Amino acid sequence: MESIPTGIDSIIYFRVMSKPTKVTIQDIARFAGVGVGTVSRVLNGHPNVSPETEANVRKAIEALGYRPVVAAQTLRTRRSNVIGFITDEIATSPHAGQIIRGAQEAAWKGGKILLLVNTQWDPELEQAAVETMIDRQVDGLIYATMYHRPVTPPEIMRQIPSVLLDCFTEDASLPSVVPDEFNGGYEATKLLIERGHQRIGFINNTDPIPAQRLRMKGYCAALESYDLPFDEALVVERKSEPKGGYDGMMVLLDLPDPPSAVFCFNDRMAMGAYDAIRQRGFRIPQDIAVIGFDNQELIAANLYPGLTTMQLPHYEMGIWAVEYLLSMLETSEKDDFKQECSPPQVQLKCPLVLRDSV
Amino acid sequence: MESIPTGIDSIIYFRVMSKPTKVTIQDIARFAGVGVGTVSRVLNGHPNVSPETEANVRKAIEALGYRPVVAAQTLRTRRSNVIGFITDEIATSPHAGQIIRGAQEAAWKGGKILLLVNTQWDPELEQAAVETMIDRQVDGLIYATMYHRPVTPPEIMRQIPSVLLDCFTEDASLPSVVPDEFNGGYEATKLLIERGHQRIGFINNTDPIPAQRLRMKGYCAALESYDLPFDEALVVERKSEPKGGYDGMMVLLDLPDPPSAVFCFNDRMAMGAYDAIRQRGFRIPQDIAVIGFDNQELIAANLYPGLTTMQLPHYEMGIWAVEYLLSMLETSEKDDFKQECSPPQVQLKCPLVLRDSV
DNA sequence: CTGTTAGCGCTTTCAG
DNA sequence: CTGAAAGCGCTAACAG
Repeated sequence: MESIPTGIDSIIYFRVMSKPTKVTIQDIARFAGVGVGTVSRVLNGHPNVSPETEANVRKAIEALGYRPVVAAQTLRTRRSNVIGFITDEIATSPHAGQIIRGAQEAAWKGGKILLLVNTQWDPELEQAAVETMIDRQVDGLIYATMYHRPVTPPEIMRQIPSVLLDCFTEDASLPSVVPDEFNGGYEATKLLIERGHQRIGFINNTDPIPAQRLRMKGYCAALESYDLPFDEALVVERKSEPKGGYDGMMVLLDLPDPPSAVFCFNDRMAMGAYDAIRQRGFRIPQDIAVIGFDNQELIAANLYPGLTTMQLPHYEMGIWAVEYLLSMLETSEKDDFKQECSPPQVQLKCPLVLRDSV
Repeated sequence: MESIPTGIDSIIYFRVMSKPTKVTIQDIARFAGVGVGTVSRVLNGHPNVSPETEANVRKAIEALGYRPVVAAQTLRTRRSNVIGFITDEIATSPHAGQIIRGAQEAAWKGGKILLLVNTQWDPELEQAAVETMIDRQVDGLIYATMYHRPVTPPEIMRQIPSVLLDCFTEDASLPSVVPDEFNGGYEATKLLIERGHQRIGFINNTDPIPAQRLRMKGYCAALESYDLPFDEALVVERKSEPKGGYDGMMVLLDLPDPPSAVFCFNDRMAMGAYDAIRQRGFRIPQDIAVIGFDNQELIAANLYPGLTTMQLPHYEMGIWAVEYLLSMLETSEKDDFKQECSPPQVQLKCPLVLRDSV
């Protein structure tokens, strides 16, 4: 019986579905018997409202189902509560999701929302994206890259509070957050040393990017901390892909005195190293220990044995970038947006992910 | 010499850096000696403007560096040129990037921009996200999931044009776009058959999701098309991970009459199947051919030999969803947003990616 | 073809 | 503590 629509049901249905005419601040002012100013005040949590007036207003808001029109607020206050998020490339790396998730969560917590543009390495699009966002009066901008590198973002970005994510300008003129590659290289090597290895190979990348240089430095620093000699024969550079890892490992294995452990620039190279080690009939980790970098779950967790690796702090960088931006916004409320001291250049630690390859 | 700042340079520098006072439509009207209405008309490409007036106005716009205040436009027109993009989960899958890239590119082409919220499976957040977006007067909504599945999105979504991406409602009441799993299963199996295989194994997933059921149907349909018998011993179900693929493959290999080719539910399972095949001393593809699904580059391209697989059309679905939304918006300009016929439930083909495992 | 005018819904003085 | 009034910048009638 209850599924047969009655006339009343139909009417209700109709009312629910018909486009609700927008209820404004005026409506609730009238309903509550106060002025619009007062309504605005309770909406914005201003102090000077008597408790009972406030209660009345809130009741009216509830009763009429009031929802603010954000465009009107933005027009009036020049603040949109939107953060512009610009990425150079979003598709190829699974890390993009972590960065965005971190940024989005922090933004939501701060009452902001992300406006996203992916520029696919196109400088013109990048410029246009920033302009569009400024036109929309975003409160601030995040400029994110998919791997750690120096950048020269559009000058126009400097007009509003901005932070760089996973990248930096050479002159450190914009706040930035990147992974601590040096420490990552150091910790990776240190783990190997502490597990008793004395001869440790390093299969590095050939691309002249910060990660390449800094992880190498970390490797060297760790050796030095433990008074282990640096042997340049133990360091090989190859393309950062499985094939490179394979080739590099083969070279190390062919050494008169091969290493008992190897630090690979990233998990993909480690994947190739696995193949080389197996092919030569060695076992991981008993004969050769392997540590990677990046913690690409798809690879690291699925390799056998599971790959021990250093994790890039993408999620954390996303959070940091937004939170720092939020803090800039707060201070600029009063000080009319000016950079007091030099912008922070933050490095976030890469946590160790222990699996079974060391 | 040229690096020593002169007085003039300083002044220019100062003028460039000082916050430019906003130039409005009024300013350019005055500058061009016309009324604001006229300026608005040329801005919006209205027909009734004489060429020379238009030229003057454009000159003024150029000269004063006019940029519209989007909030004012939105307030007036009730259209924000923003598309709300809601995802259930953005971080775990590399596919997310492709979906977003497709959506974002299509949106940009249509003069729209994406407002992103990732809800991490939280229904409350989901509801709040939709409300926020409606408050911001988004033109429409995309609701995207990271794997193909049925959903029950917040009712409130129906108030504005919305499309489902990689998901659908059971009652087909919202437009949706998903991968054509059936065809994918069919084509995968067909490839194996055409390469001369008669006994073809299928290592399926155990999760009762559309992909599981439909790829199976495709597998059966292909066998039938080629008059090959269906042997239920050749179909095994396991968890959709490398271990599951490994176990499933072992079962098939232990059959009295094992298959000469195997279709794996996804690339991760294929990865496990590779191990099993190798462990038994068989070669891929000479002894056993393998085809996967998903085309997870990180796995498929890096396995040896490269894994032939069916690609999920994430990028294309992103584009389709936005383009369809855009077309809805156009028609609703006139017809005051109502669904004339039943909303389309589109399936996009999964292209074959040939590598070396078949 | 074009200028003028009236708001869109909200915040914020400014007087009480 | 509260109401009234003045716009934020833009678009869309409405008269010319």
